[in-house]
This record gives sequence, C-alpha cells and structure tokens, in this order.
Amino acid sequence: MVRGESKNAPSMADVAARAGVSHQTVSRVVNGSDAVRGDTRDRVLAAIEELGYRRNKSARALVTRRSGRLGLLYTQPHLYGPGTLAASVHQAGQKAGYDVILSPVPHLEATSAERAIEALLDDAVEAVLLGVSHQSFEDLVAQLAATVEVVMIHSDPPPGVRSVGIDQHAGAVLATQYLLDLGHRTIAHVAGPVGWIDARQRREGWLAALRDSDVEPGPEIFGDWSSRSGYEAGAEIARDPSVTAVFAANDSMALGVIRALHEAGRRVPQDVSVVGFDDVPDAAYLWPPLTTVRQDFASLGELAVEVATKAIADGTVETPPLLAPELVVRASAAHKPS
Amino acid sequence: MVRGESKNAPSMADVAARAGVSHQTVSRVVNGSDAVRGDTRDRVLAAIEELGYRRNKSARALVTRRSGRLGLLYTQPHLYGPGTLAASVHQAGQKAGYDVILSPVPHLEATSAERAIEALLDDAVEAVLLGVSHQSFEDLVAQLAATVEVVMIHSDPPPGVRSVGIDQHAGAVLATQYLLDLGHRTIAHVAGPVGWIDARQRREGWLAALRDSDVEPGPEIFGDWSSRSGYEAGAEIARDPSVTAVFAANDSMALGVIRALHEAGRRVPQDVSVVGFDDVPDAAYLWPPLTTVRQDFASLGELAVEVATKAIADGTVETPPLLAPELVVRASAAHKPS
DNA sequence: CCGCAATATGTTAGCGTTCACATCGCCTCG
DNA sequence: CGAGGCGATGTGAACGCTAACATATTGCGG
Repeated sequence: MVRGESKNAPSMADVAARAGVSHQTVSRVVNGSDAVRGDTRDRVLAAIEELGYRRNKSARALVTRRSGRLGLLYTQPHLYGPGTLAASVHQAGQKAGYDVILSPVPHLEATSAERAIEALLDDAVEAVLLGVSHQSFEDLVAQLAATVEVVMIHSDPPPGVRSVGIDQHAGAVLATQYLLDLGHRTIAHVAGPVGWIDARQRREGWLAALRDSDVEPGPEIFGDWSSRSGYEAGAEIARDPSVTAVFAANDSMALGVIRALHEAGRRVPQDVSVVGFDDVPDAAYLWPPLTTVRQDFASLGELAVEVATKAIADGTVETPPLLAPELVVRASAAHKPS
Repeated sequence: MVRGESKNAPSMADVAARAGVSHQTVSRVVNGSDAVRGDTRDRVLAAIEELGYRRNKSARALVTRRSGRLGLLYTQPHLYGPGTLAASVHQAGQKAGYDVILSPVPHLEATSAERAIEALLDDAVEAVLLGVSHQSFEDLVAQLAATVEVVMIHSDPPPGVRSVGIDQHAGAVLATQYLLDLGHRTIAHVAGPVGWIDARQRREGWLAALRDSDVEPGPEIFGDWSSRSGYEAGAEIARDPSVTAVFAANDSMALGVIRALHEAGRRVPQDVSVVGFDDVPDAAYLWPPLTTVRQDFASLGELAVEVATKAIADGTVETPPLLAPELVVRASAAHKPS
C-alpha cells in the first residue's frame, strides 16, 4: 500500500505531503488566502488536481461552527409556484455561497411539517425559509426564531417577523378591478381553502375591490386549489345566470371552472368571464387562454435568500416591500354581455 | 457564566455532565444501544430534553466517514413530474434514514449540471440519483460511477448502469394503440425535444404501435415539452385535414394542440382526437378532459431510493423492471369521424 | 462469600479542518 | 552590517463525535 493515500478520500495532509508543504498552507490555498506565494500555490493546486482532493465539509463545519446551509420548507412541491420557488432559492443560495436544503412537505399536517423542521435543525441550517403560507405555521415561527434565523415567505406576516412576499391582496384587486372595468357587476369568487394566507388575501382583495366600487360580492365558493374543486365550484356557479364573471384564486381552479361552464353550455368569455391567479406556463395555451395574475416566484426566491443571508450576517429583521404581481390579459375575460 | 453550557449549542459533554455520566454513555443512548441500564438512559434522556441537545451531524459524519446523504439531480423542477418525484425521493430517503439533497437544475446546460454534481459530491453524498433523462448525461454517468454510487432514473439505461424507470415505450404504445382501436389511421405525433430519452422512447412507442398495425406514421413535429410548442405544432397539424388523431408526448403539449385545433375550428374529439402523456392533475379538468398516460412518479421515487440504499449497502447493480404506465381514458379522444 | 462471567460504564484517540500563534527568511534602512 | 519588520510558512490544539479498548459493577454458581 502506498502511503496513506489509498482507500479513503485524500485529506489536506495528503495534499500537503504531495506538494511538500504543511496542511495549513493547503488550507490557505483552498480558502483563497493571499498570503501564499504564487509558486507554492501552484504546487498545491497541482497536488489537489492530481489527487482529486475535495475539502471535507463536515470537518470544516465542525471547526468553524457554521454549516453554510439554508433550509427551505415548502408545501405542494408538485405545483408550479412552489417548484419554481424552490429552484430559485436553491440557485440563489448557491450563488450566495450556501448549500440549500429543500424540504418539501407533501401533505400539510402539522406533525409532518414539524418533523421536517426538526430535520432541518438537525442539519444545522443557519436559516430556515418558510415557504408555507398557512396559518398553522404562524405559531411555529415564534419558537423557531429562538433557535435559528427565520424568513417567512408570506404576504401578510405577523409583526416583527422577517419576511418576503408577493402582494396577494393587490393581485386580487387587479383581477377584480379588471372585471369591474369590463362592466361586470356580479363577480363570483372561487376561494382557496381556509387557513391559507394567500387564499385569505386574495379573497380580501376581491372584497376590497368590490367595496371600493360599491358592488355587492357575488357568490363565493371555497375550493382546495385543485382543478377538481374548481370544477365543482364552476358547476354551482353555472346554475346562477346572474353571475357574469368569476375570479378564481388560482389557475387550476380557474381551469376547472371553465370546464364546468363549458359543460353547462355557458361560453367563456362571451357569457361568463374567468380570471385566474398565478400564470402557470400552460395558462396562456388553455382554451380560452386564461387571463390571470402573474407572480414572479423566481424573484421571490432570490429576495428570500438575500434577506436570509443578511439575517445571518447581522441579525437584522428587515422586511422588504412586497413584490407586485401583474395582470396578464388574455381571452378568458371580456365585456359583460349586454 | 455557568459552565460551558452558555452560548454554544450543548454538546454530548454537556449532556453527560448534567446526567452524571460519560459522553460515551450519552452517545450510546443517542444511538439506541441496548447496553445502557434503564434508569441511566432515563437520566440521559432527561438531560437531553432539558438542554435541548441535538447531535452534531458534522462531527458524526467526520468520524464515521459517512454523510448519510443521498443527492437527487433533477431538471424542470417547476413541472408536475419532477416536482412529485423530488418530493417522493425526499420522503422515501428520510424514511430510510438518509438526508436527501434535492438539486434542481433549472436550465439544461451541461455546465450547470456538472456544477450541480460537483456540489453534490462536495456534500459527500453516498449516492447520486440522476433524475435527468437526457442524453447529455449518459457520458457523465460513467465517470461519476467511479466516485459514488449512481442510480439513473431512466427508461432506457445504458447497459451495466443501475437504474429505475417507467416504461415510456409501453406507455406510448398504449396511447397509440388506443387511437388505432378507435379507428384512426392518420395519427400525428408531437414529440418531445431531441436528446430527451423519454421523448425518444415515446416516439418509438408510437412508431412501433403503428408498425404493428401496418399503419403509416402521420406527421411528426418536435416540440420542447411546453404548451407553446404544442400550440405551434397543433396549428400545423390543423392545416392537414387527413389527420384525425394526435398523440402528444406530454400533457402540456397536448393542451397546446387542443387550443390550436379549437382556433382552427376543428372540434376535439369530434374532428380530431388528442392523447397526452403524464396525467398531470389538471388533465382531467381541461376542456375536453384529456385522455392521457399516467405515470406513477411517487412509486418511482420510492423505488429509486430503495435501489440506492441497496447499492450503498452492498454495491449491487440490480435493476428492477420498469414500472408500467397506465392509460387514462377521458373525452379528448373518440372514434374516428366517418 | 469468593471468583468469574457478563453487563454497564468510562477513557483515550483520532476523524479533517481551521484558528491562533510560532517560526523562518529575507529585505529595508539607519 | 546588524536590528527590525514583514511576508510566507509551519505547529499544535480544538471542534463534537464514535470506535476500540479498559475498567468498574453486578449477578450467580459453587
């Protein structure tokens, strides 16, 4: 057997021996210290290359007492928004020099989320990003914040909590106002499930816009974000001929509503206008193309990482303004039929 | 300042001091050794509870030379399939006692994927699951496999590579055969982009089914998985009155095709039948509801983890049979118009 | 009630890094 | 030409844990 460089991954000592320097010099090279002479650095770099040396993060984390990790807890990982957010956080985290641990919690039960948080803490993350804008988490935050830096991804955060978000309320106002401007006066809402902050905010935005125009709210049906629930809501709405417009709290439900309206013989948008929320990539190619509210999940993720890294650095609880969503006008909404 | 238990997270030594035992006994308790007397264990457990002790994974990984981590590389994190797969792998990994590092690569460039793999290796993952069934990765696998256990998630793996997958070819045959059985004789295909294994397999399945029935292939258009590309393909197909059925390589493209057909005044399914692939949750609530091929991504993820853990344990290169997809019949495909 | 096995607990070393500090050259300047 | 200083490199210890081994404690047969 040749030296100690055989079975196990090479260590700094192996590299040092090969380059004829001390392990500390290797450390300096690896960490980009400028107190190393050019030719020494080159020798070390060459040895690293030859040995395929890779710094052991565990050893580093142990001695520096820093894991260099960020954790993102998020729900509904199969959906467009959360998936995009996760990817964005991951990428932004990497760019900022952090490893990002993505922790999807498939089904929203308090226990599974708590277990996921435990796992994140076991991994010694330096900050937890909470991409779960559900009421049931608001309690968790307080106790969590005692242990680790926390960033909520949330459009209506409890006071004193660090957060980033997209203005759901404003988005809903945008959608509703658009329908009002088209002349609609009976605008139904297919809301997201109770307990979800975004659902509440969108509903309140719908109500606020109507109130501002002195228009009575149309029928309101609670769905569960799924197209199935949108379909069921749509079937109900289709029975009410006074409804000429529907604002659905997300695109999936909007699409279900459209199908139900079609089946009931109500044309979209000639008889009933439909507006969604999210602007999933397929929204533009539905039939009819869906008017909806676009959220920039990618920017949201980047912002969240920015706030998190700042929090780690100086512990500040700075909360940047909510990002503004944008109305995307397509064919699914039109003037009120006369 | 009281002892060493102040600022920093408590260590085994702190727990040991508190419980009046040695750190090793704490270690035994934490690791569930049965060589600890009941009352001692209770004292230790109490001390752990009181101190809020959490085992330091870095230190553990350092000495055991095992990270306890699995890495999943996956593309298109915003889509239903990959998102579901990622969540499933994460969950199955946790259950098997591994931390799973989810590594989404948003844009498919060789460099970004290689960087992602480097990051995974830096994290000392014990196995890499490659959820990227794109040609450009097949080269990577060989060199990767030298460093770490690799599991490809792939329906047509290179020989000798450990893999799991869903039978894309069979799924495409299912879809095409169904259209043939409905009497269609000119069946177009909107294929996924060149380079993607699944795209190739689905295309070949389409061709194989046609060949088996001695039917000439209809027009073939390559998309990029997006509904936009499906829309463009659909517009082209709509111009060809001989086409009475379309098999699209995924649901998004199918939905784009449907919109294009609608716009061209061709009814679905009365004039043209459309079948998709994936069975995304919204497929059932499109208008018309989409006939498609369902893939069980959750099972796929579990299987991948199972194979990975086995690989870590004994290094076997066992490749379980491909999972069978399932045709889901809905309204978007019907008998050939006479 | 002694001795020996078995069981329960303690002790020591070392995993691969970084940190704090020590040392070694070499150049500068009075 | 020698002291002082600075840049480059080396040394030793420590991070928190587990593995291997050493020692203490218990129980039980003779």
